[in-house]
Amino acid sequence: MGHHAFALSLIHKLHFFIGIQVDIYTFNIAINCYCRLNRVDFGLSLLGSLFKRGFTPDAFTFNTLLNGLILVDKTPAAVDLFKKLMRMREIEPDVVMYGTIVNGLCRTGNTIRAVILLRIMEEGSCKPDTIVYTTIIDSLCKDRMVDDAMKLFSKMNEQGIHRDVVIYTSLIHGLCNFGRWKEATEMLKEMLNSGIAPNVHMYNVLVDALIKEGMAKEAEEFFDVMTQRGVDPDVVTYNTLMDGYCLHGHIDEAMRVFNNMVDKGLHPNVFSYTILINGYCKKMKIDEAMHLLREMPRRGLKPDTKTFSAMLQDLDVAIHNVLINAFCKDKKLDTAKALFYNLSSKGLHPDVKTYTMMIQGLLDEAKELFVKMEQNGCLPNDVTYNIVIQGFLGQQKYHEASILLKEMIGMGFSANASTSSLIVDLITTKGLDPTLREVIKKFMPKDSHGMHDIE
DNA sequence: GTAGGGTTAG
Repeated sequence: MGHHAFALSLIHKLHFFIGIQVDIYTFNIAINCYCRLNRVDFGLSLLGSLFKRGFTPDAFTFNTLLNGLILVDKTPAAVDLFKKLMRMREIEPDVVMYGTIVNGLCRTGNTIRAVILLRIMEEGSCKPDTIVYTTIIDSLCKDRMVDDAMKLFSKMNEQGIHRDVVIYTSLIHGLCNFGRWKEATEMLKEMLNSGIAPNVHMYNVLVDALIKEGMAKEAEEFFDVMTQRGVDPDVVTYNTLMDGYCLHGHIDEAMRVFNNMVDKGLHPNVFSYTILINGYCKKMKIDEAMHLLREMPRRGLKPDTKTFSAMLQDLDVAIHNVLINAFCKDKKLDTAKALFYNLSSKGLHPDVKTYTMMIQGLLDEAKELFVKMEQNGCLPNDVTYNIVIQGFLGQQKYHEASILLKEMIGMGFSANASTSSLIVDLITTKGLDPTLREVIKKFMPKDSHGMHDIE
């Protein structure tokens, strides 16, 4: 017996044998079950059945079906059905129906159309609520239009529409994704001040932002903060932390977090394994990756296509990195460059190691060129010096940078604004690294007040 | 008693 027939026979039995009143609620719940299982097709058959039984579908029925269509990427069909319902005027579209369509449009890359629908709502009698605004604000952030999202957010406030933890999560996530930490922090403060408590979703966004930014210690601290405030870290929290560690090449730390999670009695999911397998593949540790892959079925998990394609991709990039590194060291930069472009022609993404090696290689080439220009009687000017110094600073080659700084100052040139701000950045982020101290001494005027703090 | 929004792999 198919699912559909089973549902119908169940409804039949409920009605005749158990004596439960079968009504439109029963059908709506059954339709929703199908839709959540990505089987809107069965849901639509039930719509036919309920008609035959003399029931009239209501707003719940249609909203559930519209959402079911969107869940299986049939948003155009959902929009058609929505338009048909509007034309028939049997069912007055409510805020949930608008919200569902807005979500469908956003999920299919039509945020602009969703915004148009929002305008229609604002002018009509069915006013948008927090959920409609959240859907659009989240989508704007994901489409890199964070400023528009912020504008919409303040407009909501003017209209007195209440804000909840979900809308703050969307905005803070968007702000963090674009490095707008200050605004994100302000948002968080604003939320806490208005008495809204962060939940596990919000904490996960914050942990993600911190660990990706290299602030592992602070991210870990959130585990304690969460627990103290009665919000238990979940699998996503652990996965987020693991992913962050892998991103920075700290696979051992990621494994430690994984073991902590298991000790806490939480069940790792396919994400957990894919993150770790990726981490090992990026380091070309195939044995460890395979070991984890074989462990999955024992936990009742099935690797999906993403697990495998990520593995292949990581290994491919790792192999390219090994070759690029070798050719850079041999000063075969043309070959290294060819390999670098080969990555993108294969649809692969160079990682931070690839870029660092290429920049390093090009910088070495630049250094040679720098020496060569002087030998050929063409003296570098302030622009040349500044660019090369910035390159060395970026490569954390503070010794070379300080030599050139001294040379440049001796020639009567000075550090330009971007070199200065780079040095200031380094001081604020790195503190007073002993090798960096050397640069600062060259950079700072002898009688500067700041020197007292440094010495 | 039933419907719509936010988090982690690529």
